[in-house]
Amino acid sequence: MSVLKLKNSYTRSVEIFQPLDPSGQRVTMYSCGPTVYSYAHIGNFRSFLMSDLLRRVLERNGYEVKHVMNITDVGHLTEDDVADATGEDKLQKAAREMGWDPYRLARHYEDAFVEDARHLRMKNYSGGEASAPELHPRAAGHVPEMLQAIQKLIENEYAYVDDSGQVYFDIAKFPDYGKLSGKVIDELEAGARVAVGEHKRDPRDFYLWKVDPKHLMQWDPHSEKGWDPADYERFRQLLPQGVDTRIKPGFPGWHIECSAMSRAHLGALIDIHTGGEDNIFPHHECEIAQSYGAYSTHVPGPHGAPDEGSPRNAFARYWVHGRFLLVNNKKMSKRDGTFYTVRDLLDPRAAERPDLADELEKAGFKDGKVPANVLRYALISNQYTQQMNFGVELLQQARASVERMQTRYDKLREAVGDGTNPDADETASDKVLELVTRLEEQFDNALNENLNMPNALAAVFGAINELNTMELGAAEAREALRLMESFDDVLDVLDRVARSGLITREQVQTWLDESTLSEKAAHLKHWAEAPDREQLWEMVEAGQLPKFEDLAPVEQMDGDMIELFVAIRQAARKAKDFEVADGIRDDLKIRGVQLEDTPQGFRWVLG
RNA sequence: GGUGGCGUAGCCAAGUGGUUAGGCAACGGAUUGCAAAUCCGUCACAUGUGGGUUCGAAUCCCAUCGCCACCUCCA
Repeated sequence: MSVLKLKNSYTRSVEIFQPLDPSGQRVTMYSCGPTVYSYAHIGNFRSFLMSDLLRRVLERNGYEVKHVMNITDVGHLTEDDVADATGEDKLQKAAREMGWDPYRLARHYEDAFVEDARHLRMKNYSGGEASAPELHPRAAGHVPEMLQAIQKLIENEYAYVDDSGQVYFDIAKFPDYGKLSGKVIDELEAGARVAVGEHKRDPRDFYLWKVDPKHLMQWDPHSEKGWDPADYERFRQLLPQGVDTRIKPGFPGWHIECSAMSRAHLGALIDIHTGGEDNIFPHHECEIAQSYGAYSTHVPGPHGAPDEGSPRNAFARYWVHGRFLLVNNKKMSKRDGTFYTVRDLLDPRAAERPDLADELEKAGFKDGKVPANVLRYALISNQYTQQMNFGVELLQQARASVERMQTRYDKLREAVGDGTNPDADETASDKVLELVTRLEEQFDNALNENLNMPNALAAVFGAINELNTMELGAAEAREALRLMESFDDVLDVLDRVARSGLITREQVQTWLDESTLSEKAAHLKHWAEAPDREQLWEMVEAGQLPKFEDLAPVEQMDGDMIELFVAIRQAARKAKDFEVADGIRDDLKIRGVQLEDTPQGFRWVLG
């Protein structure tokens, strides 16, 4: 297997990935998660899914990955898009507008985020990891760690306290500030904002601790006031001597949370830090400055080369940033109606977006809903280093691609059978074994080449194309199925439960011979109501068959029910009553069962 | 204005000096009672535009147009 390479934003080049862990086994990864003041949009999730993809690819390379993604629930100000954060806390603003308590608001949107993340099959939020709190830490629950970092920064003289009891990072002490983003913010330009940060030594200095009496989330660094009791207890343990007495009650700045939480859960020096491209400046730039100032973390040079004494890439060794998702080639905008949350797409009518639902329905999405696996596929289908232009057409293409994979997968599953087929234990032909090896390697090589998903998908569809032209025995199907599942370990878009089956022509013939179904086909146009399968059978026997439109009580089609209708339909076909036969097929489709006639028999697929 | 990135067939998107990845859509054919699925073929001698280097350029150089993002400015 090839070696994994990643584009490191810090060096602006594609580098061979090598973990810090001396045994080469463990990898630590931190991803900037959502600020929970509204429902996450698909642009957020493109970035989150990029980290999910990276994590899966790391695991595929044999690494044991500890992946932390935080929840920002305090301190992210509305004007954090400039380095010297000003403005109102985004959470507090949303809470004020909704008339909610900010803590309640944060929890509401966090729950919604986790729900979305599960729908989109993010590994960090499913299975056992969902219940591991250290993997999804909340900022408001880490104020002790943040104050500890702030205190360190003051002691190390990387930060100072102003007259009002606020704490700033002293940018003059960190000459590498700007190296990640490549920004050279000269004082003259930044000087325009000096009036705002009146107590700053340098206009580029940014808040570590902010004092604002109007803010609803407040912590007193010198008493238990404002604290959750358990957090306060931990605060006392972490800082038995307390913090600088000049610091006044307030709340933490946004940037410090990631430095503090990643250190708390992953250590002071981590392998990979991910985020959206908008995080590069100022957020990640500030994190580097803080982490270095507080913990003096030098990153060994690329690939273990000796550090030249400069902090260089302090804090994280590889910086991986996903580029933006655009709509109509522009950033999403509520004003232009190009803003989509995940839930808008998964269920537009529930999200009160009827126009969107209509548009999607017109594009062939049932009930106007985009299936979550289709959305996942769409959001991961191009390379993260490229901007993605999102739209309904992309979703349609994603759906077609997922269906092509799913169809092949279902058929392979059928061919393998339920495990009782002794042929499945035989060794597959060299031709199939060669195919599986070759395409899995092509897939892995593509992903290892800086997560080149288009090339990885070329391997997937190449495999499907080749398999489609082959007649596979059970053992060969087993190998091919394994290949598809291997692809899907990364993609995670398939429905892996059995959802299709084949009823052979012989079986149907037997039923028709043993009963009088073929005679009864003549009565098909006179069906009456039939609430369940037993009654259906009775009616078939009695020659009183139900009309499909009256079958509303039969909501869940089970295997027996499908067999019955297949038999009835085959009787109709034999009687050349195609109107009835096609009617049965159409009605089954409405009920979520697709019927296909094949040379082997009658194939059904639950949709 | 500064910085970075991008323009590849109807659409999405690989490829970064030398046998046109892949997907989607459309169309034709095979198969089918009709479908579905699948196969074969077409659209496809595509690379924003104009120059240059080269035996050879999507790939390198220069110019130019357009788009995007970040910073700045303005609201």
